[in-house]
Amino acid sequence: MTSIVNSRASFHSNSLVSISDANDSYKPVLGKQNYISCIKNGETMEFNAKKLRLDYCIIPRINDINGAGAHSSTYPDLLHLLSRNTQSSLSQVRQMHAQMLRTGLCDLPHYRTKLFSLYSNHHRFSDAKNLLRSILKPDLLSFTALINASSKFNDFKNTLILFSQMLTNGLYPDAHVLPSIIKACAGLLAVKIGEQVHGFSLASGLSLDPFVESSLIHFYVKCDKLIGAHKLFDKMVERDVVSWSALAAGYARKGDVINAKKVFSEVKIFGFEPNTVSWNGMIAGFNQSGCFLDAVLMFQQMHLHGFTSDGTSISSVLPAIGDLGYLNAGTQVHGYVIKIGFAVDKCIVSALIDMYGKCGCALEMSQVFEDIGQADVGACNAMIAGLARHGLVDKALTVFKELQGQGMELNVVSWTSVIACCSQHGKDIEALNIFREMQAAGVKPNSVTIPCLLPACGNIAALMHGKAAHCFSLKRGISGDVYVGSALIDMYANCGKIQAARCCFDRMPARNLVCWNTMLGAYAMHGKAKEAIEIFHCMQRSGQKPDSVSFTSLLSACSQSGLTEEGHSYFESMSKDHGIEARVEHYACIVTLLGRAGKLEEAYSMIKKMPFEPDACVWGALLSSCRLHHNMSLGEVAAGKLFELEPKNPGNYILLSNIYASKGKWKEVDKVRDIMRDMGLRKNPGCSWIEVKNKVHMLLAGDKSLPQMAQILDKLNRLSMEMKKAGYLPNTNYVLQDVEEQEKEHILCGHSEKLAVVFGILNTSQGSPLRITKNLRICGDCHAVIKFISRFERREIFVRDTNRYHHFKDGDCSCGDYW
DNA sequence: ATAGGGTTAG
Repeated sequence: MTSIVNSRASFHSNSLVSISDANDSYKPVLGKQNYISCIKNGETMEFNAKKLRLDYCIIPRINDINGAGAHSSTYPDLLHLLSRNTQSSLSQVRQMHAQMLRTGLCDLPHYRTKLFSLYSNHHRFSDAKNLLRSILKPDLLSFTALINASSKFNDFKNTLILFSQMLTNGLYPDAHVLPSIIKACAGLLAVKIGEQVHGFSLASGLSLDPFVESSLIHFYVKCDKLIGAHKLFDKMVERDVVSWSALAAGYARKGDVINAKKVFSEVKIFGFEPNTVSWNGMIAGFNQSGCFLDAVLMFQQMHLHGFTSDGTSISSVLPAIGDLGYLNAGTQVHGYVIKIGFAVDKCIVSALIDMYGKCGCALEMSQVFEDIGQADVGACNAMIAGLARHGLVDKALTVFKELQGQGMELNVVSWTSVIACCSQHGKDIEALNIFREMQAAGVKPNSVTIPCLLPACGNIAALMHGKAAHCFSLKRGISGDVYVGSALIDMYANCGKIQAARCCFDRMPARNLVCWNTMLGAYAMHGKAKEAIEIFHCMQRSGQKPDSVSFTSLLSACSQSGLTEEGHSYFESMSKDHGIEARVEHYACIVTLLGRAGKLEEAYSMIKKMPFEPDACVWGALLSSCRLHHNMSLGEVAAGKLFELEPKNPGNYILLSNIYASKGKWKEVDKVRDIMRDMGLRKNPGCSWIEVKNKVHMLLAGDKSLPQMAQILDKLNRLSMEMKKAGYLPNTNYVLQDVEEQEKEHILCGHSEKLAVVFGILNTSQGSPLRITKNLRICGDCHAVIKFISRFERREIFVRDTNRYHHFKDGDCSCGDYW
């Protein structure tokens, strides 16, 4: 951020004043030239507004314009008239400028300042800047006019550049220009510059100005430093409606509804009346912090108090309405928007599209989008997100392509939306490709882009891509963000790099519940119960209360590792000590926990004792356990329930058939297969991904189109001969098709996870680990084969299936043969 | 002259 005040002139970094505890300990003193000092705890700190030369280019003076020649004394009046009349055209301003140059009025700061304001009001910053360059010794008034104007038009970068030029000219800000500079720092979240400016205001005594104080409060609120804002507020001698409103909005932004409302109502006690801007600040703050209902209620109350909502209130309340799904309210606001003619406001249109999208109204959403005709980036972005929400991925991509095609300004939200759209709808490789395109287009990913992209890397275990995204976040300084951090933990865990996941976790400067839960989930996925339990206790020691998600991960980790006793006691303590009522997913974990330990009857009675209807996950947990322990009678009960709950899930039929096969009940196996055939169910095609040399390869079961297929099968045959020598028998129970044994063996050979392992062995250097992801649960035969391969080929092999991670090493698997 | 309020991505 410091680069915004460019290196040519800036507050000297050595004199950076830390403000965090400065409010009462700084006292300004007179400093030597160009230095302003302040005293902190008896120590003098110097503040250096460093001077650097600015090369001036002086524009030629216009000597005459078409013989226009009013007497010079009439210009001040004319100028006054022009600046009062907002309708004055740009050409009138230019003529005035020319005449002023001719008559020398341009040299008088007071008149010149008017000219700056006139140009700025016409958004002609380049003209204003040329005017600035033409002045030999620009004065504070000229800079003030320009800085205030660029700040007013939210051109904050320009504001700070001008500020730096002002310092270069040896000019110090006064109370009239500081608020605009501070506003720019707030808008750009330029924390360090803002704090230095605060230091300057303290040192110079300008911090006592109510305008400066209010803008500083807003600055700290915007930069998420509410405590600093409050300290300032407390020290204020005279508070007004602006300072109260800024603080109230600050609490609203933090989601502190109680304090926000308290401060907001205190305004009245102290004799002030909240105005439209005060109300808008509350609505926007509540919307930003996710207090959607409070935002909507504020909007309603605003009207009850006799205020009329303007464009700002509407574009702040619409997203809140959308999140609540209040279609009725949304439609009313839409009607109001049309009635008062706000349907041309770009922000409002985007907000309307967003609202309809969130309320599930794809048609209305598209209607608003089409009605604009010339859609801007915001509207397109809202549309992409809305289409993605409705699963209309292709349409979303079309809108994005149109946006690109029209040469509209290619922004980070659009790219992020479309990346999110892909990674959320199983188009992981597309997400990675679009991310690459985005970089090629010169758009820099931010702290939202990375968490949208990382799941795509994790889904297909594209470790190199994930690492590249990690590097990006380090370079962009966003790796400390809780969303980025959690997404990194998840990505590394999904790619099998549990230590790297832990490393990211340990390095986080701050953690919220999601970070802890992600780490817990990562250990659970890897079946590392000991570590999960450690994190669980660590979390509580750090003051973070676990929620029901934390317990799901903890219980799942215990069940994966066979920690039956521990899991059971955590389950009991959940409601007893933590006041969290067990949900269906917790029961599923307990059923798995008991089932794995062979306590199938106990698991079944647990299901019967559940305070609500067991769902497919619970019965699925029982059925899996029955398969593990070859329990046919309970397996049939569980399968029967599952066939009712999800008749079209082929996985359940396959599990039951596995149980029959293990007992040699071939007739029953046939029966299950016939049911599947009659229902038109087919086993989902198996699919595995492996990253080799930075490219992700997808392998389908029985894929004959693979160029290396002959080699792969050859290698697989040779491995299988070695395995048979070592006593391995292919487990054809896993083949459901009604074919000869020989053919069954052949089908097993075609399983995608085996293909991926062998593909990896053929294409990577000896001894390097292999990371594979599968779209189904790993097949039992493949599990046995990969265990063997890990020993025979001396490779660590990581296979993530839909259930968990399998880490094969030296002939064993981390799951202990339970999955 | 100057301060407080807006959409779209997780």
